[in-house]
Amino acid sequence: MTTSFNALIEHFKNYFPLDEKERVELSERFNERKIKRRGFILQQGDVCRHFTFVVSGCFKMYAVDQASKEHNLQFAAENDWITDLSSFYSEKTSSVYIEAIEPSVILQIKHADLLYLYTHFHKFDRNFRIIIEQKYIELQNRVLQSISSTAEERYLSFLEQYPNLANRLPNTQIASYLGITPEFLSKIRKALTHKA
Amino acid sequence: MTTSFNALIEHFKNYFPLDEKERVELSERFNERKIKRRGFILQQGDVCRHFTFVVSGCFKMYAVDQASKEHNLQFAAENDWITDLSSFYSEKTSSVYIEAIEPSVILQIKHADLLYLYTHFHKFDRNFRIIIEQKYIELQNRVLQSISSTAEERYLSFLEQYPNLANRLPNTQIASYLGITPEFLSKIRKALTHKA
DNA sequence: TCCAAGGCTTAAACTAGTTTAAGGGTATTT
DNA sequence: AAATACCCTTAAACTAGTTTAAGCCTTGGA
Repeated sequence: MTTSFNALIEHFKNYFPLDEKERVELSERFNERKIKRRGFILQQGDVCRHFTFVVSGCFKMYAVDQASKEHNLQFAAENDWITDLSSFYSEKTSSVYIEAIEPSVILQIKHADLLYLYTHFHKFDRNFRIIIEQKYIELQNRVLQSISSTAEERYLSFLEQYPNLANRLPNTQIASYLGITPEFLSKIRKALTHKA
Repeated sequence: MTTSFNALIEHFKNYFPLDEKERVELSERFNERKIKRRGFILQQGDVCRHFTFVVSGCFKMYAVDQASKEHNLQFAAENDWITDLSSFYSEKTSSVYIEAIEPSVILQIKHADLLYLYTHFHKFDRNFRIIIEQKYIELQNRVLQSISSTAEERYLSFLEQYPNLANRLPNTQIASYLGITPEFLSKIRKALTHKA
């Protein structure tokens, strides 16, 4: 049992912790991979074959528009999950990229293996239900912000919610996540230092 | 067994259909209610006690900001689910309202009863996992649009995705959902008729 | 039946956020 | 060690979206 698997097993202690049998089944079905900075675990046009747990490092998921601009949908750092759910379950081609921002270590499970865990162990269905529910709540807060707050308010609440990420990410990536240009983020930051 | 329950049981046929025992347990734990136009099933400051299935009619979920403006987070019409997940599971007070836009019929289950179904029947954990996953995918598409598309593009894709709702809702409600003012939506609509 | 409350539009003045362009700084790569 | 790519900022001109105000038309309640 590697330290990577320990991180995953610890992670499940936040939900319904796994028993011995479940831990064994889990470790037989998740595979460890190391990903370089700028390495992709999913590219637009490919089917998303894996559900990914981030052990260390950091990823971004983004879509590219007609004008070749990247738009960051989400980040995932240590102890977070990342996958294109839509492509993963439908097995249709994905419209997004998932790329490492830092050298990273991940644990991945294939579609068929996850279905095996769901079918044979009630607890995996339950734990993943709860994981997705929490991500749904985060996403809903983000939608609320995007329809009701200014860019400055959104930036401040990003800093508050992800202080850890804010240090590690270049501002261009944060701007893309907030839905504004890097130039405008620069203006906002300047205005904030003058306020403080 | 009322026609309302039939609608719910039919709904589950889209996922893993229920067997006889599960149908009985379900019908013992969901309660039917009729809600008038402008009736609330959740108000800001209350704890969201129910998970709600809409049999007929239509609801909006919205937050109210400091300036007393309403911002629509989502709509739910026939055969859709609506609840403030965050408040429902945490049992903390909610920051949103859920209000009927039309006279409606709903089926509701309490927190403890849903936990009972989750615990005793693997299939409910699974079905609700899938339901939430689908809603997560929808929400993610909405986030992508909000960070990458103009208001006109968002309006057009709302019309495409919810042609049914677009007819039933006043434009003020759609504007609030899109995160723009009714005046600007009016401009967009005018520009579109001139294009067509 | 009347009237109050929404709902839709128009228009003028305004503000938030983008675009284009340029310059300087700091990491990665070679 | 040099070269290149990326990152951050500034500024001027522009465009998308808001605000305020007014007018008209429907709808539902008393």
